[in-house]
Amino acid sequence: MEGKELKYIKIEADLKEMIFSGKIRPGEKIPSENTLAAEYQVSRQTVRKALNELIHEGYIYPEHGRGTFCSDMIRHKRNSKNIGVIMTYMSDYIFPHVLKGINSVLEKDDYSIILKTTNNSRTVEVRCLEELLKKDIDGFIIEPSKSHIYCKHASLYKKLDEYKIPYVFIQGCYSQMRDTCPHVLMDDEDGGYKITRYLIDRGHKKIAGVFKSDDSQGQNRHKGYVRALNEAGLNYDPDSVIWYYTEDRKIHPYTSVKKMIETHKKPDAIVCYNDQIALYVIKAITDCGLKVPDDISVTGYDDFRLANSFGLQLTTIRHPQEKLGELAADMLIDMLKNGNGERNIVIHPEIVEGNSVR
Amino acid sequence: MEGKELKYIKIEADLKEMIFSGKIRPGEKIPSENTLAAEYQVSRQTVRKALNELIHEGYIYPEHGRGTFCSDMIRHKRNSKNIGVIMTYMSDYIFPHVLKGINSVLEKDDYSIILKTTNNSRTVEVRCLEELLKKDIDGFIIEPSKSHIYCKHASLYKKLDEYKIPYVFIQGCYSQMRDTCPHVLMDDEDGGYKITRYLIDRGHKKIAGVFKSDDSQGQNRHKGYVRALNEAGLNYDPDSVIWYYTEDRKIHPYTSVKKMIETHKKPDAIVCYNDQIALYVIKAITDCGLKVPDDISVTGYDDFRLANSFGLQLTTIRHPQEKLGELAADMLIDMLKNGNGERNIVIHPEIVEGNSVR
DNA sequence: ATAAATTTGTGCGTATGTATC
DNA sequence: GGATACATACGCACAAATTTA
Repeated sequence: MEGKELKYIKIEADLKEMIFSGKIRPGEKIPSENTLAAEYQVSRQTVRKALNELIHEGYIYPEHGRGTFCSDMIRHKRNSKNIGVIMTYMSDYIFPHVLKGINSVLEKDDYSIILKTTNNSRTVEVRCLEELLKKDIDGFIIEPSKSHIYCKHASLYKKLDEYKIPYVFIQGCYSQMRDTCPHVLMDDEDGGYKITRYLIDRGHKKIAGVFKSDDSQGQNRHKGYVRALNEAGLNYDPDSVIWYYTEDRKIHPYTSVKKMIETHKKPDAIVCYNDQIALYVIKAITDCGLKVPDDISVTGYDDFRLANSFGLQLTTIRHPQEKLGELAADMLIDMLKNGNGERNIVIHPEIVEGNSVR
Repeated sequence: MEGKELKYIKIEADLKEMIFSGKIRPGEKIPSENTLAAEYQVSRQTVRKALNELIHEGYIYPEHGRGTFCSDMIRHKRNSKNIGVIMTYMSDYIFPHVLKGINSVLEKDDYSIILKTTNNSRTVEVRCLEELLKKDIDGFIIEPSKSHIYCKHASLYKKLDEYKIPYVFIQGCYSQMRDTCPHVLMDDEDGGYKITRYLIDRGHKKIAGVFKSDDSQGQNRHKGYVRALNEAGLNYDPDSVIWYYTEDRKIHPYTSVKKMIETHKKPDAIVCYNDQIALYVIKAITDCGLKVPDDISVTGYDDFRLANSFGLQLTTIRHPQEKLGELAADMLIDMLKNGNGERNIVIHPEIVEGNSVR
């Protein structure tokens, strides 16, 4: 029976219909309580009952003294207070610090992190996304895996766009999405350039490099390294660059540097992909009976400060670490509150001077 | 002013408290709207407003004509494939490795981690638990905060028992629950004993100690240290033990060790709470112009291997780290599959010999 | 089996407070 | 200051479901 329809249910359904059909658009003000009460010939309490349901379901939100507004995200599950965080690693190096930064911002707004790691594997990234899409999640922070390769699973990100679930890339970004997707990252090419330039300015001529080959950061830092050499008129010798993979990192750089030194191709300086690798390189140099920086200068990247306690302080590039995580989380929360939109932060690298350069 | 407190908020909070404290148990009927209205001297509408919030949050559910009842969450929240992990820290020291171990096991069964950290604060632990109890979570792995103090929020854990949500303690365990709650931890007293004994066996007489005062691990390692000294007939001098708190850890141990050395109370050896603190201690010794182990032996705990690259290798106690996380996750998955039951793992500490002991 | 009592659900009207414009 | 809009709170009436006498 039509006459049996409850009044507040009718109002609720009508408003829902208007929101879905687009008659009321995200951010737009819906009619005031009194207006609706007059329109429907009901009491204001009845209108409030209807609005209350919609508020709890996340379709609209009230602002004291201003009015009631249509939510940005047309989704049921808006107050899950869960944020999906997908990172490459969990326990290594700077990653826990980035995560800590993310968490410190999110927890202030009562968000919880659902954490996934990919071990820098594309396949795992896809699986993580698919798994998390089934869950009740308000937004994502994603550190892309193997970000130097074209992203073949862009359809999953399109799905996020469709659901209006905001996401932020951190550390790296698939090149094809760099223009459209919000991201927080460093200008790695500039970093590679600056640190190489720093060595050149201090009179180093034979500058070797150790770079990671399977992420965009490694590619970009190498690019900057080459640009600095070319600009200074120094010869770029591919043989004095050591490339390594994620899986190699504990052995390959160490043995390659040793070999490089032992075969009388001793460089003046070695630019390292990051501080972690710089430690292996320093160990290789030391094990060859040479000293840093007296015989060979070494630079790092990320300012991880592993070596602080032991006298030798790496000259490196500052990595904001926690701050980077905080920025990404701030950006995501802003998107959750104020809707999607073009946003990105590129952090310009600065050199941190230590005593590992002659 | 008391009068400023909103009435429905007060009612809501009171009911929530009763639910969490266990005064109202799952399935039980809460007082009727009219009863509450009379009790609180408010209108029935006001009571309804309060109940409505709790209904939306899932704590209670109304049944027409019968009453309003406390939810038993087990019915609503199941098979979410989410595991809540509450740890003290996120980015420091061995914690990321433990977390990695947990994740590696859970992800095989398609579980996701919802991560929370407490910074070793009891208040935060309570907040985390309350927040997570609202969510859709199948089980918990918890590293208790300030586990040396009696747990005053045991009611929350009882809540978990009632809902039949399994949980496993890791690293530490509140002493009052040690007999009943599944846990995975080390025998810290034995570890403290063994490492002190190791020093005694190598002829050290004046053995100082640096211990953390605000967790059960510190208390237990200290107990073992005292037992080893007593057993060997060595004098236990409280002045040669430095206690520090979580918040102190970066300054206090360093300055105290320096002071100890400078005031002619130089010990033969220093037993440290963990490897992290051992590094500060070594720095203090070095800064006093002394050498490790020639002048003073130093031992760590946890086998964090921070110092590996630099020649000095700490003599320490092996900490399974990733393995510990894996064991806890395995135990939890077993409980999810086969029901709760008495389970616990105590890991017996082994010494890892380095070159930091003379 | 029925009526009465209890309890939640829906709805109206009014008043006062407080934030925004 | 005044108008508008949401927030809290009270009182009342009746409907619908359930329990109890």
